[in-house]
Amino acid sequence: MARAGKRGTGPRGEHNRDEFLALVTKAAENLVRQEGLRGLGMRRLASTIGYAPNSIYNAVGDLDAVMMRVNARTLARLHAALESAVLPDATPHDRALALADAYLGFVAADPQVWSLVFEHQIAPDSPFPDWYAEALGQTTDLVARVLAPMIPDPDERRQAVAALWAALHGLASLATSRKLLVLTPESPRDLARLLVRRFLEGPDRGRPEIESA
Amino acid sequence: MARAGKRGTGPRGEHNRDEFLALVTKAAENLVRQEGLRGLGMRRLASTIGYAPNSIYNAVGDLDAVMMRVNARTLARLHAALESAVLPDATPHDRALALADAYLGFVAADPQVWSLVFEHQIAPDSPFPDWYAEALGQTTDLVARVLAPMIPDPDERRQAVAALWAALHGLASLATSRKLLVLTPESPRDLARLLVRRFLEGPDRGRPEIESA
DNA sequence: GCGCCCTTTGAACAACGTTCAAAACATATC
DNA sequence: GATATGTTTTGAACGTTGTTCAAAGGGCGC
Repeated sequence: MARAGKRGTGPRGEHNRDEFLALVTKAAENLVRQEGLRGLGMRRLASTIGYAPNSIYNAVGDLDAVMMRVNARTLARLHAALESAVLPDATPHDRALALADAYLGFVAADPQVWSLVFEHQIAPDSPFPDWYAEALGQTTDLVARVLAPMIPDPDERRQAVAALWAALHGLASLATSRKLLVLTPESPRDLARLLVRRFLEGPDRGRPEIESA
Repeated sequence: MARAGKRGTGPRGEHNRDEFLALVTKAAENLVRQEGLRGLGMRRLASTIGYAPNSIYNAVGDLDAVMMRVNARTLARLHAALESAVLPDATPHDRALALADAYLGFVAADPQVWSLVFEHQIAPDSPFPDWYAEALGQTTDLVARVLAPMIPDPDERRQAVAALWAALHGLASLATSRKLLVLTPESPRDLARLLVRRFLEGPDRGRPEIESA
């Protein structure tokens, strides 16, 4: 269907196919960034890039496909942000805290675009997008590597990664929807640090000046 | 505006105003339960109760108002479920685990309706619905009372309630969207127990037969 | 009976996602 | 250069949505 440049092909405008895909994805991302999920409409998206809606249908697909592309980009950006936050010469505990900090920092910097990853739920019959599981797996592998020195058992570590990941997700979700402020004035980063610290070290090690180990 | 029965008022059908509100709310809840947020439309809702859409606009308001009423009911049901799950003669630790279990059980029994509470985000300018903060506060107060024997400091306890609440929310959210199964095969209840146990007792008390208090 | 007020509704409006069929264009072949 | 081929682009249309307008319908006090 969408083979590039074999026979009588050729874009009329100034964009080839890949450029057009990037153009659509970035424009959609900006719409979501400014006005959230509700602000992303097919006609609006088409008009902001100066094309007719049908051009997007032909090159990308329907609105679901557009959101998928935005979400794929978001997960890749998140992975890069987390990767650059792990300093190799820090203690495992500090690296875990840095990871949580970087995650919540990413969400705080781009709440609407991040929310789209979770707000946009796919049809309940489709099994799962391959790229989504893969992108998620890359990121959770990163977390697992950071937690490995502290939780040697692989099964326990996998459960810990899932539990902490879900906890961070809940913190970020409630924070972006302003439902966390109803409960406590602390920042989600402080709460994440509390959560990670108590999960990894227990309730007793609150003040670190008792023992320095 | 909506004063009841002073002068020439009187419902034509077989429902007075409060009955009509309950009728609309329950019908909307059932639509969400069967087909999720996308299944709740004004015209469909009106047709399932045998009224014209305008009757709902006059009595309840627009679709946002309808969802608010469904969400208020959901939070009240959740509060009741949690309250009945706290056994008075259990240890504080067991009561905390029972609370987490009841929360995730409630979500698992009614995932679509529960999701509506978080999927439906209100306009970013409105401060916050009063009843929402109040309903949330009632429930978190319940959690705080259960945690009180284990975390005596009020500040620390408030942070712990918020963090654990967010963690449970994330677990439930990822579970209902089937994003948790990508990470681990364990049930969200098992992960919640792991999370709560490690948060309250630390990583060392994994096997309780070492010390018995 | 009349008049008031609330309830209920049919019709209409604007916007939406999506599809159809035709026009516009770039390239390959003659 | 002319023609055919296949892709890109689009104008117009369809069906549906949330919401509003103005009118119809009916209970209650006078």
